[in-house]
Amino acid sequence: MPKHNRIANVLKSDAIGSQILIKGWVRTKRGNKNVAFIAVNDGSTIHSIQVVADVAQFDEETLRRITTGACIAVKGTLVASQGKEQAVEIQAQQISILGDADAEIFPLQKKAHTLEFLREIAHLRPRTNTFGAIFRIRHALAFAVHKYFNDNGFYYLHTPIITASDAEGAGQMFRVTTLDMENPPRTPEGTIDYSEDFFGRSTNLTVSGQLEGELGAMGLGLIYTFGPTFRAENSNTTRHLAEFWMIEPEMAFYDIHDNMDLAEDFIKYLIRYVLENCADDMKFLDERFIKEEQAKKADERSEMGLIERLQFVLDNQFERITYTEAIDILLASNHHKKGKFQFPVQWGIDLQSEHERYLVEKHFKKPVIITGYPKEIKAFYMKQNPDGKTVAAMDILFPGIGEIIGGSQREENLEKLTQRMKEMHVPEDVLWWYLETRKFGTCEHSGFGLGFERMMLFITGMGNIRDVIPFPRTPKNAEF
RNA sequence: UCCUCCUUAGCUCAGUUGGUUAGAGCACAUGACUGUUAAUCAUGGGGUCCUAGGUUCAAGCCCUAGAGGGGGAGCCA
Repeated sequence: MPKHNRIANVLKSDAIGSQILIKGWVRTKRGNKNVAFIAVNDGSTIHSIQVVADVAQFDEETLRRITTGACIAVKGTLVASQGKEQAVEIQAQQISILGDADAEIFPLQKKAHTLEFLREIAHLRPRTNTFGAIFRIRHALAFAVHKYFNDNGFYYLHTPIITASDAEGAGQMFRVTTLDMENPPRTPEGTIDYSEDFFGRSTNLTVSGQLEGELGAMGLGLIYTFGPTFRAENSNTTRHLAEFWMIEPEMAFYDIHDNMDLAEDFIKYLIRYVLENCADDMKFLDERFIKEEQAKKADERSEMGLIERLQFVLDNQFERITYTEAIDILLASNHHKKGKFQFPVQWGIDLQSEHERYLVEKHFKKPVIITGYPKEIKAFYMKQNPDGKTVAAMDILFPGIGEIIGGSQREENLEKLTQRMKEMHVPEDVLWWYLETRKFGTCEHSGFGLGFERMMLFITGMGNIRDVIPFPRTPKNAEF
């Protein structure tokens, strides 16, 4: 292990007078002809440490090369700060330049940049306060996901990234092939002959690990997946990525109510974990959030601060209603009576963003779980309710984000499942292995999918999903 | 994919009715300043006005097409 000190530890230290060595990137330098103050950050914390250099003790050339963005190593003594903004600082004895950053061309300046600009220089984003905080929180959140499931007896199941089943209908897929695109082999009918492809068949990047997850649950009992997922939809929104991370637990012997209980407990655990373990970064984002909100018009402004809103979610039960009740609430609303919904409300429609927003943000003002959707608008594998019209689906809707979780109890009855597949034109032959779980030792089971980046949006208060993943993949954008 | 807005200095933006030499703040450079807090003060350099056509005596400004970006919608997580 290297011998230098991480700044997070140095700032917590009370070992005044001790010798330390830090390495990091310069945020700002200021001062006068006698003394220079250098703020250095090494990514271990949102806080930079102040390095104090007596100008007379250092050669001019070294001090000149200490510019915003430069990487330096500092040897010095930890001292109590004379300034008010920090408890301790480093009185420098030796400074070496590890890497220059020409101030004329280094894009990051000691001033605020727009998120749009930083997206164009995503390779340098991790050096900013905001993205440092976001990526540290992203780590903590991912760790919390594993900890929660591990502590609750779930097994982490690695489902494949490359799949042959394009049957689920979760979205457009990215094709995976090693065929010569210029001159692919052809069948006698003239179509591309995928039997000559690497896997001897057509393959794609996964759109969901759920079906394979069910296979795991039907033997291990409780499993979860957590990995990248790919959708080739031409979606250009603040909530969609072509490559995103999804968490999909699958539980044998869980019905739809157990499923909801788990989802709510899980989400609250994640929020609590980040609030407890990322206090500094959350405080920074909370202040940032408040500034952003003040720039908005009064009627679009959030009523709560970021941390306040997270605490509110922790302190309140998610509202649980059926699809039918949701439609009744919408039909009874003044919003509907005044004709303010762009999409008309009636039983059977898929709820539009405006409807979900009304329920979550205007009516209940807290997270809402909707169950019992019409079977026509949901996937083939969802358990059919006795009414013959609805399925045991559940969507969890969050303010500002919309659907954060989609899940269901799965149809465990082979006949009902294959019947539904026929109706929805899902090919049974390619999913033969999935059907065998119902053929041999079938049982009640449930699961859901949580969009990791959507959870990140809610926790960080960021407005654009491209800003909560280090290297966003969106239509026409894969630069970094 | 659809709707809508935007593109002028490194960044964030002004730019009047189409008029002659293109503006600010910040950043950067130089200087001043005895401990600063994205320091402060002074001075200075810095422009393919997104691209290609068009209208006009004259285009940053008007028209057409394209590219890139933001926001909203759809699809969804």
